[in-house]
Amino acid sequence: MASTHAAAPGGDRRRQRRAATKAEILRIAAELMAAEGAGGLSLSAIARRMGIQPPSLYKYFSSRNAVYDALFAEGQRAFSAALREGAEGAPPGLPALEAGVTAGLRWAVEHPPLAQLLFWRPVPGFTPSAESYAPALEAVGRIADLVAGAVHEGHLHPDAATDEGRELLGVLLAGVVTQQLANDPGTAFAEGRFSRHTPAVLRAFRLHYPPPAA
Amino acid sequence: MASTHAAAPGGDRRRQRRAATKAEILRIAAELMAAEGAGGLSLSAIARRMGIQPPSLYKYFSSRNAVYDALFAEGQRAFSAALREGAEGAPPGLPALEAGVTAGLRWAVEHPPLAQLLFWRPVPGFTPSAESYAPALEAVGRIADLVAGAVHEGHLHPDAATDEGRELLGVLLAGVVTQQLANDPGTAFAEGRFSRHTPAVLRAFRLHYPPPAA
DNA sequence: AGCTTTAGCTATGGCTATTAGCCTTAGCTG
DNA sequence: CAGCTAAGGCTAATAGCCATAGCTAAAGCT
Repeated sequence: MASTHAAAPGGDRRRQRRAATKAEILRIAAELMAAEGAGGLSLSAIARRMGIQPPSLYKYFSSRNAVYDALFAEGQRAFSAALREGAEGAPPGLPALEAGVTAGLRWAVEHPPLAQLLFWRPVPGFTPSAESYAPALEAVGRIADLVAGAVHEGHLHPDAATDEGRELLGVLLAGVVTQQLANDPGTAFAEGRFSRHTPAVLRAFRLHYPPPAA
Repeated sequence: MASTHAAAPGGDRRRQRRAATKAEILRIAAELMAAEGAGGLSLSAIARRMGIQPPSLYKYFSSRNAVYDALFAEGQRAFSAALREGAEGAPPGLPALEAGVTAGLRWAVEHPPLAQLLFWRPVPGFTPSAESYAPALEAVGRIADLVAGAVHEGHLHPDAATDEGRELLGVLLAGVVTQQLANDPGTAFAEGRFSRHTPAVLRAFRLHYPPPAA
Protein backbone atom coordinates (compact mmCIF):
# COMPACT_ATOMS: atom_id res chain seq x y z
CA MET A 1 0.00 0.00 0.00
CA ALA A 2 2.80 2.36 0.76
CA SER A 3 3.75 2.07 -2.89
CA THR A 4 0.56 3.81 -4.08
CA HIS A 5 1.60 7.24 -2.91
CA ALA A 6 5.28 6.93 -3.51
CA ALA A 7 5.71 9.34 -6.42
CA ALA A 8 3.68 12.26 -5.05
CA PRO A 9 5.40 15.32 -3.62
CA GLY A 10 2.67 17.80 -2.64
CA GLY A 11 -1.10 17.80 -3.00
CA ASP A 12 -1.40 14.77 -5.18
CA ARG A 13 -4.79 13.40 -4.32
CA ARG A 14 -6.41 16.81 -4.49
CA ARG A 15 -4.70 17.67 -7.73
CA GLN A 16 -5.84 14.45 -9.30
CA ARG A 17 -9.41 14.93 -8.19
CA ARG A 18 -9.39 18.49 -9.45
CA ALA A 19 -8.05 17.43 -12.84
CA ALA A 20 -10.71 14.75 -13.09
CA THR A 21 -13.46 17.27 -12.39
CA LYS A 22 -12.09 19.69 -14.95
CA ALA A 23 -12.01 16.89 -17.49
CA GLU A 24 -15.59 15.96 -16.65
CA ILE A 25 -16.68 19.56 -17.16
CA LEU A 26 -15.05 19.65 -20.58
CA ARG A 27 -16.52 16.30 -21.54
CA ILE A 28 -20.03 17.42 -20.67
CA ALA A 29 -19.44 20.77 -22.33
CA ALA A 30 -18.52 19.03 -25.58
CA GLU A 31 -21.64 16.87 -25.33
CA LEU A 32 -23.86 19.91 -24.85
CA MET A 33 -22.22 21.70 -27.74
CA ALA A 34 -22.91 18.70 -29.93
CA ALA A 35 -26.59 19.05 -29.15
CA GLU A 36 -26.93 22.84 -29.24
CA GLY A 37 -24.16 24.00 -31.54
CA ALA A 38 -20.81 25.34 -30.49
CA GLY A 39 -22.17 28.73 -29.50
CA GLY A 40 -24.92 27.30 -27.32
CA LEU A 41 -22.82 26.25 -24.38
CA SER A 42 -24.39 27.07 -21.01
CA LEU A 43 -22.59 26.84 -17.69
CA SER A 44 -25.95 26.34 -16.01
CA ALA A 45 -26.63 23.32 -18.18
CA ILE A 46 -23.22 21.86 -17.34
CA ALA A 47 -23.89 22.37 -13.65
CA ARG A 48 -27.32 20.75 -13.91
CA ARG A 49 -25.81 17.69 -15.56
CA MET A 50 -23.20 17.45 -12.82
CA GLY A 51 -25.67 17.95 -10.01
CA ILE A 52 -23.97 21.08 -8.66
CA GLN A 53 -24.81 24.77 -8.63
CA PRO A 54 -23.55 26.99 -11.46
CA PRO A 55 -21.26 29.19 -9.35
CA SER A 56 -19.32 26.12 -8.25
CA LEU A 57 -17.96 25.79 -11.76
CA TYR A 58 -16.00 28.97 -11.21
CA LYS A 59 -13.72 27.02 -8.87
CA TYR A 60 -12.47 25.24 -11.98
CA PHE A 61 -12.79 27.76 -14.79
CA SER A 62 -12.66 31.50 -14.35
CA SER A 63 -15.36 32.16 -16.95
CA ARG A 64 -17.45 30.63 -19.70
CA ASN A 65 -14.81 31.74 -22.18
CA ALA A 66 -12.15 29.91 -20.18
CA VAL A 67 -14.12 26.71 -20.81
CA TYR A 68 -14.17 27.52 -24.50
CA ASP A 69 -10.46 28.21 -24.36
CA ALA A 70 -9.72 24.85 -22.80
CA LEU A 71 -11.88 23.13 -25.39
CA PHE A 72 -10.14 25.04 -28.15
CA ALA A 73 -6.75 23.93 -26.88
CA GLU A 74 -7.93 20.34 -26.52
CA GLY A 75 -9.33 20.42 -30.04
CA GLN A 76 -6.13 21.80 -31.50
CA ARG A 77 -4.07 19.16 -29.77
CA ALA A 78 -6.37 16.38 -30.98
CA PHE A 79 -6.44 17.75 -34.52
CA SER A 80 -2.69 18.05 -34.58
CA ALA A 81 -2.34 14.52 -33.22
CA ALA A 82 -4.69 13.20 -35.89
CA LEU A 83 -2.56 14.83 -38.57
CA ARG A 84 0.59 13.33 -37.12
CA GLU A 85 -0.78 9.85 -36.61
CA GLY A 86 -2.33 9.83 -40.05
CA ALA A 87 0.94 10.84 -41.68
CA GLU A 88 3.07 8.44 -39.66
CA GLY A 89 1.52 5.32 -41.13
CA ALA A 90 2.23 6.34 -44.72
CA PRO A 91 5.37 6.54 -46.85
CA PRO A 92 6.99 9.98 -46.86
CA GLY A 93 6.10 12.57 -49.46
CA LEU A 94 2.69 12.88 -51.05
CA PRO A 95 1.24 9.74 -49.40
CA ALA A 96 2.11 11.09 -45.95
CA LEU A 97 0.58 14.46 -46.80
CA GLU A 98 -2.64 12.95 -48.07
CA ALA A 99 -2.91 10.45 -45.23
CA GLY A 100 -2.29 13.15 -42.65
CA VAL A 101 -4.75 15.58 -44.15
CA THR A 102 -7.37 12.88 -44.53
CA ALA A 103 -6.95 11.81 -40.92
CA GLY A 104 -7.27 15.44 -39.83
CA LEU A 105 -10.46 15.88 -41.80
CA ARG A 106 -11.84 12.64 -40.42
CA TRP A 107 -11.16 13.84 -36.90
CA ALA A 108 -12.87 17.17 -37.61
CA VAL A 109 -15.98 15.54 -39.05
CA GLU A 110 -16.15 13.15 -36.12
CA HIS A 111 -15.84 15.96 -33.56
CA PRO A 112 -18.22 18.63 -34.78
CA PRO A 113 -18.32 20.93 -31.76
CA LEU A 114 -14.55 21.11 -31.37
CA ALA A 115 -14.05 21.45 -35.10
CA GLN A 116 -16.52 24.35 -35.23
CA LEU A 117 -14.49 26.01 -32.52
CA LEU A 118 -11.29 25.54 -34.51
CA PHE A 119 -12.50 26.44 -37.98
CA TRP A 120 -15.23 29.00 -37.33
CA ARG A 121 -15.72 31.89 -34.89
CA PRO A 122 -19.03 30.72 -33.45
CA VAL A 123 -18.80 32.32 -30.01
CA PRO A 124 -19.37 36.09 -29.86
CA GLY A 125 -17.04 37.26 -27.12
CA PHE A 126 -14.44 34.53 -27.45
CA THR A 127 -11.02 34.57 -29.07
CA PRO A 128 -8.53 31.86 -28.13
CA SER A 129 -5.74 32.82 -25.79
CA ALA A 130 -2.15 32.79 -26.95
CA GLU A 131 -1.40 29.51 -25.15
CA SER A 132 -4.41 27.76 -26.64
CA TYR A 133 -3.55 29.08 -30.04
CA ALA A 134 -0.03 27.70 -29.91
CA PRO A 135 -1.05 24.15 -30.94
CA ALA A 136 -2.91 25.72 -33.86
CA LEU A 137 0.35 27.09 -35.14
CA GLU A 138 1.84 23.68 -34.58
CA ALA A 139 -0.85 22.09 -36.75
CA VAL A 140 -0.25 24.67 -39.45
CA GLY A 141 3.47 23.99 -39.24
CA ARG A 142 2.85 20.26 -39.43
CA ILE A 143 0.87 20.66 -42.64
CA ALA A 144 3.59 22.92 -44.00
CA ASP A 145 6.15 20.23 -43.21
CA LEU A 146 4.09 17.58 -44.97
CA VAL A 147 3.77 19.78 -48.04
CA ALA A 148 7.49 20.48 -47.96
CA GLY A 149 8.12 16.77 -47.68
CA ALA A 150 6.00 16.03 -50.74
CA VAL A 151 7.85 18.73 -52.65
CA HIS A 152 11.18 17.35 -51.47
CA GLU A 153 10.26 13.89 -52.68
CA GLY A 154 9.47 15.36 -56.07
CA HIS A 155 5.76 14.55 -55.72
CA LEU A 156 4.59 18.15 -55.97
CA HIS A 157 5.74 21.28 -57.71
CA PRO A 158 7.91 23.51 -55.48
CA ASP A 159 5.22 26.21 -55.66
CA ALA A 160 3.09 24.02 -53.40
CA ALA A 161 5.43 24.96 -50.56
CA THR A 162 4.79 28.69 -50.94
CA ASP A 163 2.29 30.77 -49.01
CA GLU A 164 -0.12 30.35 -51.87
CA GLY A 165 0.18 26.58 -51.78
CA ARG A 166 -0.29 26.32 -48.04
CA GLU A 167 -3.18 28.77 -48.02
CA LEU A 168 -4.82 26.97 -50.90
CA LEU A 169 -4.58 23.70 -49.02
CA GLY A 170 -6.06 25.41 -45.97
CA VAL A 171 -8.94 26.62 -48.08
CA LEU A 172 -9.60 23.10 -49.31
CA LEU A 173 -9.56 21.60 -45.83
CA ALA A 174 -11.74 24.32 -44.34
CA GLY A 175 -14.13 23.90 -47.23
CA VAL A 176 -14.65 20.21 -46.62
CA VAL A 177 -15.14 20.70 -42.89
CA THR A 178 -17.44 23.68 -43.28
CA GLN A 179 -19.73 22.18 -45.88
CA GLN A 180 -19.92 18.86 -44.08
CA LEU A 181 -20.68 20.32 -40.65
CA ALA A 182 -23.06 23.00 -41.88
CA ASN A 183 -25.03 21.07 -44.48
CA ASP A 184 -24.77 17.40 -43.67
CA PRO A 185 -23.99 17.04 -39.98
CA GLY A 186 -24.21 13.74 -38.21
CA THR A 187 -23.10 11.70 -41.20
CA ALA A 188 -19.96 9.59 -40.99
CA PHE A 189 -16.80 10.74 -42.74
CA ALA A 190 -16.84 8.15 -45.49
CA GLU A 191 -20.50 8.76 -46.38
CA GLY A 192 -20.69 12.51 -45.74
CA ARG A 193 -22.07 14.36 -48.75
CA PHE A 194 -18.96 16.54 -48.76
CA SER A 195 -16.34 14.72 -46.73
CA ARG A 196 -16.55 11.71 -49.07
CA HIS A 197 -15.01 13.90 -51.74
CA THR A 198 -11.80 14.33 -49.79
CA PRO A 199 -9.86 12.26 -52.36
CA ALA A 200 -11.17 14.46 -55.16
CA VAL A 201 -10.16 17.56 -53.22
CA LEU A 202 -6.65 16.19 -52.76
CA ARG A 203 -6.52 15.31 -56.42
CA ALA A 204 -7.39 18.90 -57.31
CA PHE A 205 -4.53 20.12 -55.15
CA ARG A 206 -2.19 17.62 -56.75
CA LEU A 207 -3.20 18.68 -60.25
CA HIS A 208 -2.68 22.30 -59.33
CA TYR A 209 0.91 21.59 -58.33
CA PRO A 210 2.05 18.73 -60.60
CA PRO A 211 5.60 17.51 -60.02
CA PRO A 212 8.23 19.06 -62.24
CA ALA A 213 8.63 17.04 -65.41
CA ALA A 214 11.04 14.31 -64.31
CA MET B 1 -51.38 65.29 -55.10
CA ALA B 2 -54.21 62.93 -55.77
CA SER B 3 -51.78 60.93 -57.79
CA THR B 4 -49.66 60.03 -54.79
CA HIS B 5 -52.24 57.68 -53.31
CA ALA B 6 -53.72 56.46 -56.53
CA ALA B 7 -52.41 52.91 -56.59
CA ALA B 8 -53.11 52.10 -52.97
CA PRO B 9 -56.11 50.00 -52.04
CA GLY B 10 -55.88 49.66 -48.25
CA GLY B 11 -53.37 50.74 -45.65
CA ASP B 12 -50.66 52.03 -47.86
CA ARG B 13 -49.01 54.67 -45.73
CA ARG B 14 -48.94 52.40 -42.71
CA ARG B 15 -47.61 49.51 -44.71
CA GLN B 16 -44.81 51.63 -46.07
CA ARG B 17 -43.83 52.96 -42.68
CA ARG B 18 -43.88 49.44 -41.27
CA ALA B 19 -41.67 48.15 -44.03
CA ALA B 20 -39.23 50.99 -43.47
CA THR B 21 -38.99 50.21 -39.76
CA LYS B 22 -38.46 46.52 -40.44
CA ALA B 23 -35.70 47.42 -42.86
CA GLU B 24 -34.11 49.70 -40.28
CA ILE B 25 -34.16 46.91 -37.72
CA LEU B 26 -32.43 44.56 -40.13
CA ARG B 27 -29.88 47.17 -41.10
CA ILE B 28 -28.95 47.82 -37.48
CA ALA B 29 -28.94 44.10 -36.76
CA ALA B 30 -26.41 43.53 -39.53
CA GLU B 31 -24.25 46.33 -38.17
CA LEU B 32 -24.28 44.85 -34.69
CA MET B 33 -23.48 41.40 -36.05
CA ALA B 34 -20.50 42.87 -37.85
CA ALA B 35 -19.17 44.10 -34.53
CA GLU B 36 -20.05 41.12 -32.33
CA GLY B 37 -20.12 38.18 -34.69
CA ALA B 38 -23.19 36.63 -36.22
CA GLY B 39 -24.20 34.86 -33.04
CA GLY B 40 -23.97 37.96 -30.89
CA LEU B 41 -27.11 39.70 -32.00
CA SER B 42 -29.08 41.26 -29.15
CA LEU B 43 -32.60 42.63 -29.46
CA SER B 44 -31.88 44.94 -26.56
CA ALA B 45 -28.94 46.42 -28.40
CA ILE B 46 -31.06 46.97 -31.49
CA ALA B 47 -33.72 48.68 -29.39
CA ARG B 48 -31.13 50.88 -27.70
CA ARG B 49 -29.81 52.01 -31.06
CA MET B 50 -33.31 52.83 -32.24
CA GLY B 51 -34.29 54.62 -29.06
CA ILE B 52 -37.18 52.31 -28.27
CA GLN B 53 -37.81 49.63 -25.68
CA PRO B 54 -36.96 46.00 -26.49
CA PRO B 55 -40.52 44.63 -26.35
CA SER B 56 -41.55 47.08 -29.06
CA LEU B 57 -39.48 45.10 -31.53
CA TYR B 58 -41.94 42.27 -31.20
CA LYS B 59 -44.44 44.34 -33.16
CA TYR B 60 -42.19 43.76 -36.16
CA PHE B 61 -40.57 40.38 -35.58
CA SER B 62 -42.08 37.59 -33.56
CA SER B 63 -38.74 36.55 -32.05
CA ARG B 64 -34.99 36.99 -32.24
CA ASN B 65 -34.85 34.01 -34.56
CA ALA B 66 -37.35 35.70 -36.87
CA VAL B 67 -34.85 38.53 -37.24
CA TYR B 68 -32.17 35.99 -38.10
CA ASP B 69 -34.52 34.37 -40.56
CA ALA B 70 -35.17 37.65 -42.35
CA LEU B 71 -31.45 38.35 -42.48
CA PHE B 72 -30.82 34.85 -43.82
CA ALA B 73 -33.38 35.37 -46.58
CA GLU B 74 -31.94 38.77 -47.41
CA GLY B 75 -28.45 37.32 -47.53
CA GLN B 76 -29.45 34.49 -49.81
CA ARG B 77 -31.17 36.88 -52.18
CA ALA B 78 -28.14 39.17 -52.26
CA PHE B 79 -25.75 36.27 -52.74
CA SER B 80 -27.85 34.85 -55.52
CA ALA B 81 -28.07 38.27 -57.15
CA ALA B 82 -24.29 38.67 -56.95
CA LEU B 83 -23.86 35.32 -58.69
CA ARG B 84 -26.29 36.32 -61.43
CA GLU B 85 -24.90 39.80 -61.99
CA GLY B 86 -21.35 38.50 -62.01
CA ALA B 87 -22.17 35.87 -64.60
CA GLU B 88 -24.20 38.19 -66.81
CA GLY B 89 -21.27 40.39 -67.74
CA ALA B 90 -19.17 37.51 -69.03
CA PRO B 91 -19.30 35.30 -72.11
CA PRO B 92 -21.20 32.03 -71.57
CA GLY B 93 -19.42 28.89 -70.47
CA LEU B 94 -16.41 28.87 -68.22
CA PRO B 95 -15.98 32.67 -68.13
CA ALA B 96 -19.55 33.13 -66.90
CA LEU B 97 -19.04 30.42 -64.26
CA GLU B 98 -15.83 31.95 -62.98
CA ALA B 99 -17.15 35.50 -63.06
CA GLY B 100 -20.33 34.49 -61.23
CA VAL B 101 -18.51 32.51 -58.60
CA THR B 102 -15.96 35.26 -58.09
CA ALA B 103 -18.70 37.85 -57.69
CA GLY B 104 -20.46 35.62 -55.18
CA LEU B 105 -17.28 35.20 -53.17
CA ARG B 106 -16.63 38.92 -53.29
CA TRP B 107 -20.11 39.59 -51.96
CA ALA B 108 -19.60 37.07 -49.14
CA VAL B 109 -16.28 38.56 -48.08
CA GLU B 110 -17.76 42.04 -48.16
CA HIS B 111 -20.77 41.05 -46.03
CA PRO B 112 -19.29 38.98 -43.22
CA PRO B 113 -22.26 38.73 -40.89
CA LEU B 114 -24.71 37.67 -43.57
CA ALA B 115 -22.16 35.31 -45.10
CA GLN B 116 -21.57 33.68 -41.73
CA LEU B 117 -25.31 33.15 -41.48
CA LEU B 118 -25.38 31.50 -44.91
CA PHE B 119 -22.27 29.36 -44.71
CA TRP B 120 -22.00 28.46 -41.03
CA ARG B 121 -24.51 27.60 -38.30
CA PRO B 122 -23.47 30.27 -35.83
CA VAL B 123 -26.75 30.72 -33.94
CA PRO B 124 -27.67 27.98 -31.47
CA GLY B 125 -31.43 27.71 -31.72
CA PHE B 126 -31.81 28.94 -35.27
CA THR B 127 -32.42 27.03 -38.47
CA PRO B 128 -33.72 28.91 -41.49
CA SER B 129 -37.38 28.50 -42.32
CA ALA B 130 -38.45 26.82 -45.53
CA GLU B 131 -39.29 30.16 -47.18
CA SER B 132 -35.97 31.70 -46.29
CA TYR B 133 -34.17 28.62 -47.48
CA ALA B 134 -35.83 28.72 -50.90
CA PRO B 135 -33.42 31.35 -52.29
CA ALA B 136 -30.58 29.15 -51.09
CA LEU B 137 -31.76 26.41 -53.37
CA GLU B 138 -32.04 28.99 -56.09
CA ALA B 139 -28.38 29.96 -55.60
CA VAL B 140 -27.36 26.31 -55.70
CA GLY B 141 -29.37 25.86 -58.86
CA ARG B 142 -27.80 28.92 -60.37
CA ILE B 143 -24.31 27.55 -59.79
CA ALA B 144 -25.41 24.21 -61.21
CA ASP B 145 -26.63 26.01 -64.33
CA LEU B 146 -23.35 27.84 -64.71
CA VAL B 147 -21.43 24.58 -64.40
CA ALA B 148 -23.74 22.94 -66.91
CA GLY B 149 -23.19 25.87 -69.23
CA ALA B 150 -19.43 25.51 -69.02
CA VAL B 151 -19.74 21.80 -69.77
CA HIS B 152 -22.09 22.51 -72.64
CA GLU B 153 -19.60 24.94 -74.16
CA GLY B 154 -16.95 22.25 -73.95
CA HIS B 155 -14.96 24.19 -71.36
CA LEU B 156 -15.19 21.52 -68.67
CA HIS B 157 -15.40 17.77 -68.53
CA PRO B 158 -19.00 16.50 -68.29
CA ASP B 159 -18.19 15.05 -64.87
CA ALA B 160 -18.14 18.61 -63.55
CA ALA B 161 -21.92 18.64 -63.90
CA THR B 162 -22.38 15.65 -61.59
CA ASP B 163 -23.14 15.73 -57.88
CA GLU B 164 -19.44 15.31 -57.22
CA GLY B 165 -18.57 18.28 -59.39
CA ARG B 166 -21.14 20.58 -57.83
CA GLU B 167 -20.30 19.50 -54.32
CA LEU B 168 -16.61 19.93 -54.99
CA LEU B 169 -17.23 23.45 -56.21
CA GLY B 170 -19.31 24.12 -53.11
CA VAL B 171 -16.42 22.90 -50.96
CA LEU B 172 -14.04 25.28 -52.71
CA LEU B 173 -16.33 28.28 -52.31
CA ALA B 174 -17.10 27.52 -48.67
CA GLY B 175 -13.40 27.08 -48.04
CA VAL B 176 -12.50 30.51 -49.34
CA VAL B 177 -15.27 32.20 -47.40
CA THR B 178 -14.59 30.29 -44.19
CA GLN B 179 -10.86 30.84 -44.11
CA GLN B 180 -11.16 34.48 -45.04
CA LEU B 181 -13.86 35.31 -42.49
CA ALA B 182 -12.37 33.24 -39.69
CA ASN B 183 -8.68 34.01 -40.07
CA ASP B 184 -8.36 37.31 -41.90
CA PRO B 185 -11.55 39.27 -41.37
CA GLY B 186 -11.83 42.90 -42.31
CA THR B 187 -9.50 42.64 -45.29
CA ALA B 188 -10.78 43.49 -48.75
CA PHE B 189 -11.52 40.73 -51.23
CA ALA B 190 -8.56 41.38 -53.51
CA GLU B 191 -6.05 41.52 -50.67
CA GLY B 192 -7.56 38.91 -48.34
CA ARG B 193 -5.00 36.30 -47.37
CA PHE B 194 -7.36 33.61 -48.66
CA SER B 195 -9.84 35.35 -50.93
CA ARG B 196 -7.00 36.60 -53.15
CA HIS B 197 -6.43 32.98 -54.14
CA THR B 198 -9.84 32.70 -55.72
CA PRO B 199 -8.28 32.44 -59.21
CA ALA B 200 -6.03 29.62 -58.02
CA VAL B 201 -9.04 27.84 -56.53
CA LEU B 202 -10.92 28.14 -59.81
CA ARG B 203 -7.88 26.89 -61.64
CA ALA B 204 -7.76 23.82 -59.42
CA PHE B 205 -11.40 23.11 -60.25
CA ARG B 206 -10.69 23.57 -63.95
CA LEU B 207 -7.72 21.21 -63.82
CA HIS B 208 -9.81 18.64 -62.01
CA TYR B 209 -12.35 18.66 -64.84
CA PRO B 210 -10.35 19.43 -67.98
CA PRO B 211 -12.39 19.65 -71.18
CA PRO B 212 -12.57 16.45 -73.22
CA ALA B 213 -9.71 16.31 -75.68
CA ALA B 214 -11.07 18.36 -78.56
C1' DA C 1 -4.31 16.02 15.57
C1' DG C 2 -4.54 20.30 13.83
C1' DC C 3 -4.64 23.46 10.29
C1' DT C 4 -5.09 24.89 5.44
C1' DT C 5 -7.15 24.67 1.34
C1' DT C 6 -10.70 23.08 -1.50
C1' DA C 7 -15.13 22.72 -3.17
C1' DG C 8 -19.39 23.17 -2.42
C1' DC C 9 -23.38 26.41 -1.08
C1' DT C 10 -26.69 30.76 -1.02
C1' DA C 11 -27.56 35.48 -2.12
C1' DT C 12 -27.15 39.09 -5.27
C1' DG C 13 -26.63 42.00 -9.46
C1' DG C 14 -27.09 42.90 -14.01
C1' DC C 15 -27.80 41.24 -18.32
C1' DT C 16 -30.97 38.71 -21.84
C1' DA C 17 -35.54 37.14 -24.50
C1' DT C 18 -40.18 36.98 -24.16
C1' DT C 19 -45.21 37.66 -22.67
C1' DA C 20 -49.17 40.35 -21.03
C1' DG C 21 -51.65 44.20 -20.85
C1' DC C 22 -52.31 49.26 -21.28
C1' DC C 23 -52.60 53.64 -23.88
C1' DT C 24 -52.12 57.02 -27.37
C1' DT C 25 -52.46 58.53 -31.82
C1' DA C 26 -51.90 57.89 -36.81
C1' DG C 27 -54.53 57.41 -40.41
C1' DC C 28 -58.13 54.62 -42.85
C1' DT C 29 -63.14 54.58 -43.92
C1' DG C 30 -67.85 55.60 -44.08
C1' DC D 1 -64.94 65.35 -41.64
C1' DA D 2 -65.92 62.51 -37.66
C1' DG D 3 -65.27 58.41 -35.67
C1' DC D 4 -63.26 54.16 -35.08
C1' DT D 5 -59.64 50.67 -35.67
C1' DA D 6 -55.42 49.01 -35.15
C1' DA D 7 -50.50 50.14 -35.23
C1' DG D 8 -46.91 51.05 -32.46
C1' DG D 9 -45.21 52.56 -28.56
C1' DC D 10 -44.95 51.82 -23.29
C1' DT D 11 -44.34 49.46 -18.36
C1' DA D 12 -44.35 45.43 -15.54
C1' DA D 13 -43.17 40.89 -14.88
C1' DT D 14 -41.21 36.03 -15.70
C1' DA D 15 -37.57 33.07 -16.45
C1' DG D 16 -33.24 32.32 -17.89
C1' DC D 17 -28.22 33.49 -18.29
C1' DC D 18 -23.14 34.74 -16.50
C1' DA D 19 -20.62 36.36 -12.86
C1' DT D 20 -19.15 37.98 -8.03
C1' DA D 21 -19.08 37.89 -2.91
C1' DG D 22 -18.96 35.67 1.07
C1' DC D 23 -20.01 31.66 4.01
C1' DT D 24 -19.27 26.70 5.58
C1' DA D 25 -17.95 22.05 6.02
C1' DA D 26 -15.03 18.63 5.19
C1' DA D 27 -11.14 16.67 2.72
C1' DG D 28 -6.63 15.76 3.18
C1' DC D 29 -1.85 17.55 3.72
C1' DT D 30 1.90 18.05 7.29
